[in-house]
Amino acid sequence: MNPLAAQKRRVQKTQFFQDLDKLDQYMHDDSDDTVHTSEVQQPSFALHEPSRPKKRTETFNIRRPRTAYRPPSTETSANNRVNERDLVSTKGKEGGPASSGAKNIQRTYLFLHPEPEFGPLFDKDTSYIIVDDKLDLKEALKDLRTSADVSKTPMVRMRWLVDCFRDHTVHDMRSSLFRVRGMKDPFCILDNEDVQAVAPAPKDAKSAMVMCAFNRPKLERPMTQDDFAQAIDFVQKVGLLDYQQFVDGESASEEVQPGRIGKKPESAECFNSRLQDFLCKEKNDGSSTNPNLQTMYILQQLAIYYERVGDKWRNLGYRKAVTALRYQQTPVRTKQDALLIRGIGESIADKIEEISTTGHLRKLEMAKADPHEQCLIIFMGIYGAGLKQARRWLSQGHRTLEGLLYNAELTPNQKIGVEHYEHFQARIPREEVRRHAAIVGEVLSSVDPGLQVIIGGSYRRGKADCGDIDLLITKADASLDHIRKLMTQFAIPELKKRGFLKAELSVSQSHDNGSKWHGASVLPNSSAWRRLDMLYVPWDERGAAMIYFTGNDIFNRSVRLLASWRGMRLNQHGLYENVMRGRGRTKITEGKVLEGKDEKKIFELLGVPWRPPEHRNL
DNA sequence: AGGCAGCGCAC
DNA sequence: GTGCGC
DNA sequence: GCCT
Repeated sequence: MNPLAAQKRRVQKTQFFQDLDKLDQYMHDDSDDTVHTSEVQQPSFALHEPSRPKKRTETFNIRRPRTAYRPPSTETSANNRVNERDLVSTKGKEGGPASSGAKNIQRTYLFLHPEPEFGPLFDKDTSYIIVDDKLDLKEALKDLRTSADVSKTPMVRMRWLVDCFRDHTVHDMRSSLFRVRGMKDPFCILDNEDVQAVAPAPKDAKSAMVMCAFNRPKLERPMTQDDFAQAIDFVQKVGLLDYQQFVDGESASEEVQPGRIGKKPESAECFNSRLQDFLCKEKNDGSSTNPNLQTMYILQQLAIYYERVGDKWRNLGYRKAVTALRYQQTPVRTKQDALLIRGIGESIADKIEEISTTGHLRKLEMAKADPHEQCLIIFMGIYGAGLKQARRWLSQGHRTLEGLLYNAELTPNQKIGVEHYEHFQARIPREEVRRHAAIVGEVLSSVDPGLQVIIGGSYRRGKADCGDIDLLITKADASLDHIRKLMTQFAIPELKKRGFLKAELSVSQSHDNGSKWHGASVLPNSSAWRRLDMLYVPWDERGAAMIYFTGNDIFNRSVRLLASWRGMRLNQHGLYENVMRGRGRTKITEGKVLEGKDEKKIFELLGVPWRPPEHRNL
């Protein structure tokens, strides 16, 4: 069998649709978008790399529409089912923040955020001024630094754009929800303490649609990265977040406060009433809005539920279903309708019907109310415990972490996981990550000045806080053996001696070809144990390892997927071509290494425009 | 019925 | 080989 | 969960 064809087929099955969409849009940005251009309601991004990538505040264009729902290269369209692409491309209503119905309308968004490194550029082509939630009008105007008349350009909160993208509709920018602090409507300019309207709202702001009745979480942190990447990041994240967390006022990846073990989330009743609120605010004027929001919402809850209980495949299935629904332009109410959509099968079709007839899903409500569920979540948060172990403990009657500690059989790692549960759950401030790395770096250079420490993970992606500390250890022209030897024989013992490394959770033995150290570290005069991962990387693989260790997850999967479209294979060791697999998926040949050293070159060979780490928060 | 990435480590 | 983490 |  032609390996390329086999690869391709595999790719089709993989179909991490939403991931692909995102990546595809990044990667094919400069491609001709006429073929798949259609009046897609989904306002898709056509995001241009800023010409000066280091600039934080940047205008960029959002034009629409351009959505190939799946990358054209994977299309065989051998099925005769109506799939989401067909539905999407049939016809569309106007929609999207840049909406005016015409194709390829260009809108320029000027983003203002709290830490502008360069003055934002306002000019006559600026269509909207998007203001970070943390800024008020005064501050925004200060940042604008222009003497031009901005009164005719609407100014709205970031949230407006986010909601528009999320809901595929043009929200009324005059809504108080989207109002910049200190403004009365998008066209108001501060006049001393007074506020006065200067211009009428433009036409495309008129389709009023106020659907968000609850508080959005704040941005996870101030916008310290390029706004362009930040906007995408945020928009996409919002699309995936659990609404419940909005309601609770928590952001998903925000710090988990210690001492909340066993505390239940808000009750289902409250959640439902909020949902009602949410839906009722929808204006019933037939204007464009996603007709399946409620269904999507509930299915999304289920996806998150399955993620929590560790059923990754069901999680995947539900996520795919939600994505598929997002592209529907009409309400999907019956099982038959639902079954026509690719990505939705028997089970989900049943649920869709139940949701649209009863308005809720019994399964979900039961799951939410189940105290076992709460325990399960806690237990699975223990390092070294997964779904199986959590269930086992549960069935043995354990209900609390203390109970586990005293009564359950724990592996050494699990014991550490329980004892340091709260610390391991806590987010680690960026600065602390740096300090951990500095200590490692100091010791390593005393062992061998050639050793290098590179901080990876979310730190390298510019996040304000991290879940753990990822360090990549390498040395110029060194082999893995050499580096491992230096580490296991000298560096690790020294770090332990200093009291920095507190525990070893998963450590490669010096004799084999292992390449990692997982454990816990603690700063001097601190009691907070942190999860520290070190990856030993031979010099020639540092590029691939950097990609792997920088992530994020979605980015990695997407890049790997792209590699397989191109008949290549990417892993932490390098980019390979001509990989052949025999029966049982055993590798016949590793394939030829195309590149491993140079991160940029790997991107290049894949035909992917280089993206700095901060732009990989998909 | 098997894939949905693939690998290294603990047990 | 299974479970887990990345 | 869904797809082949």
